[in-house]
Parts: sequence; C-alpha cells; structure tokens
Amino acid sequence: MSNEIRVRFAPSPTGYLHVGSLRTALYNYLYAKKVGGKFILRIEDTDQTRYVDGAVQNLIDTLKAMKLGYDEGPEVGGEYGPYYQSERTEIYNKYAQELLDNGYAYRCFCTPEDLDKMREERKAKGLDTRYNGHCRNLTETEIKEHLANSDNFVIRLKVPQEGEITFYDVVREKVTFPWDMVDDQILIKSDGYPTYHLANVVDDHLMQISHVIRGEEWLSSVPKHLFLYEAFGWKPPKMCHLPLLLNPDKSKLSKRQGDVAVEDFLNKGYLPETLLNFVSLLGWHAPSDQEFYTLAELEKAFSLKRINKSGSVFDIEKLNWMNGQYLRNSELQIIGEHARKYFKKADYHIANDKHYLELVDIARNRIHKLDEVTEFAKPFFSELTFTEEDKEVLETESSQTLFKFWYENITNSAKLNEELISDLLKRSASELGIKGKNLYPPLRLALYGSMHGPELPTIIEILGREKILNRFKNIIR
RNA sequence: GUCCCGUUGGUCUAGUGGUUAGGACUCAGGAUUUUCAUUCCUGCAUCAGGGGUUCAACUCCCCUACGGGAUGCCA
Repeated sequence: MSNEIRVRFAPSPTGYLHVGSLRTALYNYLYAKKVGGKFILRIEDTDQTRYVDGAVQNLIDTLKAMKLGYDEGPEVGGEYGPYYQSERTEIYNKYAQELLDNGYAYRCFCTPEDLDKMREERKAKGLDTRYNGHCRNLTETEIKEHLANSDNFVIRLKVPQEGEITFYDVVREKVTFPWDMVDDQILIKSDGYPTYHLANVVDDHLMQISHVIRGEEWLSSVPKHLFLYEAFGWKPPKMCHLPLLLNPDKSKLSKRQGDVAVEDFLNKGYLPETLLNFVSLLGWHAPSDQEFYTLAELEKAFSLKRINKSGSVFDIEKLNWMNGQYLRNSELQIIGEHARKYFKKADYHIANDKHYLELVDIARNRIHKLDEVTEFAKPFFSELTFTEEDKEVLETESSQTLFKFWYENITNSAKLNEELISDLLKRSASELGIKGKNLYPPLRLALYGSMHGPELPTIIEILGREKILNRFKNIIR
C-alpha cells in the first residue's frame, strides 16, 4: 500500500451544496494541496428515495465556481472509479456477502413496522432505541424459510455487545465509546443499496483514502466504521472530524434560519473568493492575525493540527463585511464582470463601458453584496421619484433659481465637461449667493434623486447632457 | 432518556503555568469627505461555575452547569 495522501469529498446529491459541505470540501482540498496529495470527489448517491434531478451537476458546477478542482471523480475520471456509489452496488454486495460468510453480519427480516413498534416499546421502558437483536441469532432453517418466502431483508452489522472502543481523531484526539451503545447498523437496505456506513468504508479502502475529513456529525459512527475495517482486515484511514457550522442560536446550521446553499450566496452577489476565505476561518486559524487569504495562500498556510474543536456560528454580518472588502479591493474590471448579470436582470442596458465601470465603482463602495449594485444604478436608468420632503427642497426659491441657472448655462454651452461644472459651481456661489447646504443637496436631488450619494461631477458625467437638461426641465416651474 | 464532543467579549478567533489576555466583525463616539459611503482614530465588552495540583492557573486534573451532535432500511 502506498503512503500517498489521498482525501475525498463525498457529498450526497441532495440538490445543492451546503456551506458546511463547502468548508469540508475546502479543508480536504487544502490538505491535499498542502501535502501534495490527491483530492477525490465521490458521489454518495445510495439513497434512491432522496434522488434529486440535476443535483450532481449542480454540485460539480458549484465546486467549479469555487475553483476547487479535484484530481479524481466524475467528469475527470481516475483509476479507482466509478466515483458514483450508485454504480458500485455489486462491489458492496460482494463485501456484504463476505461479512455474512465470516459472521460479522446477519440478515434481518424485521419490517419497518416491526422496528417502529420495537422502538416504541423500548422507549416506553426507558431504554435506548437500538435494534433489539431479534434476528441476530436466527437458525439456518429459519433463514432458509424466510428466503424461500422471498421475505424482504436487510443486512446488519453484528457489533460487539460489551467492552469499549478507543480511537484517535486528528481533531478530538482520544475518543472512547462503549460498544453497548453501538447499534447493529444496517449495511444493505432491502432495496439492495448499501447504507452510507458500508459504502463509505468499502470505498474509502478501495480508493485508498488516507484521511477521512468530514463533519462532526459522523463522530459517533466511527466505532461502526472501525469495526468494519477490522472485520475486513483493512487498515483504517486517519479520522479527522470537523467542528460544526452553527446557526446564531448555536444549533447545526440549517436552511430554516437563512441561506445555506452556496449557490444562493453566489446569486446574492457574494464573491467565490469571499466565501472560501470566510468559511476557511470557521474552525481553522493560522497563528497569525491574517484574515484575508487567497486560495493559494490557504494552500500554504493550512494545517489539520490547527483545526478547532468547537463549532462556529456562521455570522452573516462578518461575511457581509468581508464581501464588501473584496468588492472594494478587487480589480474594478473583475467586479464589473460579476455585476453584469444584475444589470441584465434589472434590464439596465449598458451603453457605455467607461460609465458602467464608474457606476460599479460608486456602488461597490456602498454595498456588501453585488445584488445591491442596481440600487445605486437605478437613478441613471429610470425616472426619478420624489418624496414630499424632497419636493419641498426642490421647490424652494433658491433651488428653483439654481436649477434655472444651470439649465440655461448648460443649454448655452457647447460642451459639458468638468471645467464647466466647476465653473457653474463657483458661479452659483458668487453670482447667485447659493452655496453649501443650498447648493449640493438640491442639485444632487434634482439629478440623482437623493440628497446623499456620489460626487456631483461623477453623476453629471455618467448622466450626460440630454438627461441632465431633461431632469432640470421636469422640476423647473 | 442514553452515549459522545465541546466551552477565551454578542460573533469569528490568537495566546501563555507568571501577559495591562492580542486581532477582526458588530455596536458607540470622533476625524476626513459638499452629502452618503469609503478610510482612519478612540472606546465598550471576554477566559462558564466550583473544587483540586502548584510558590503561581485562563492555561494541567476532577466535578457541575450550559451548549451541541448521534441515537433512521438519510447522508
């Protein structure tokens, strides 16, 4: 067996990529990069009842959007395929048979209804709800009878009934479980598909996975998995269980309390770089104070040893702040490209690239998510609307004098340039005696629709002569 | 209920057997800006509680509390 480091991201295609899964994928990816190992994508689609059309493609596309490339898996192939578990059922059945033959597993003919009833009874007695072992010791004849009847059955793992198991987790260190708490896990369902536990162990071994890096919700399944490795006589991989991502109320991050799908975040205009950076710091941190990382920097800095033990709240406020930073500090061109789809969606036609970028530049300093970009572009693309309060400002004598003055001067000038603007600004003060509070706010209101906003010359430049004259005309009485 | 895991400001975190416990978000105040935003500065606020061990514990050990996860023919 080789000493190569091989890690895997093994999502089940339930329709979208969860941000928690994104972090799991990232850590796997980073560890592989860090140590020069291989990163594998494996699709855990063994639950036919949860099949979602297009989910796998969505998953792959999202990983691509996040630039987390994998060395083996769907689309790219590899020596250890197929990488879809639904295409590997024969393999699992073969290994399940081996377990059966060696006495590590048994057929269970209990129906789901039987199990429900059993659980109710055990609960009523204050016991745990593990399987009661009804089919654990069926005789050969009993089994043959059931099979002859074509009774449905599942294959269960025959876990030890006493003692305890201790193992080492990279993050948790020493962990111990008593065997009498471990259930006789179902390995093969009655539809012939394996459960996670069997498929996972078999595939991790066959694909020569060296480190299992996954969420903490799997920690209590480790005893079953290790027992399987032992039953097969295989060397188990190193275990590494990541702390959970949490809702603000500290429960496991869930859809109920906001967005959890990476594509939702992407659609709202969070940049892939932000998401990766943000999520990387939830449960891992370098010794330094650095908090902005490119993917390449993360690849260098990452270490399994520095993963935290406790769960972390997914704080949207901080995500927003970080996205704002990325929006402002990335190259304007790139942000402009990202922003295009929002303009398209708002039906704002981009006629002038230079003005478009200036517009994006105005917006990026005032927003946290790119989907807010059109809010700041709106005054340039549609008619202005004024509140009663606005109208009062627009209709004061001073404002009206000001607007007329500007309207006439612009009409009479051949060119509308910066020079003219600054000249008019000066003359508004010197000739009309209008300055400060009576000058800028009304002008900005008349042209941009709000007394707060971008610098006047910028507004004027983007708007252009036509629209400016129109807007003045509309409010001059 | 049972088992497992966890606990540094509201949140993400750094940190050491002896520190004024550091950074970031948020919040408050201020400066810059014609305004808004940006940016900058300042401030608020933390080692869950109780026992040990030790000259000394936020740091090591135990207990308690609290939080979370698991307890499916889901993953």
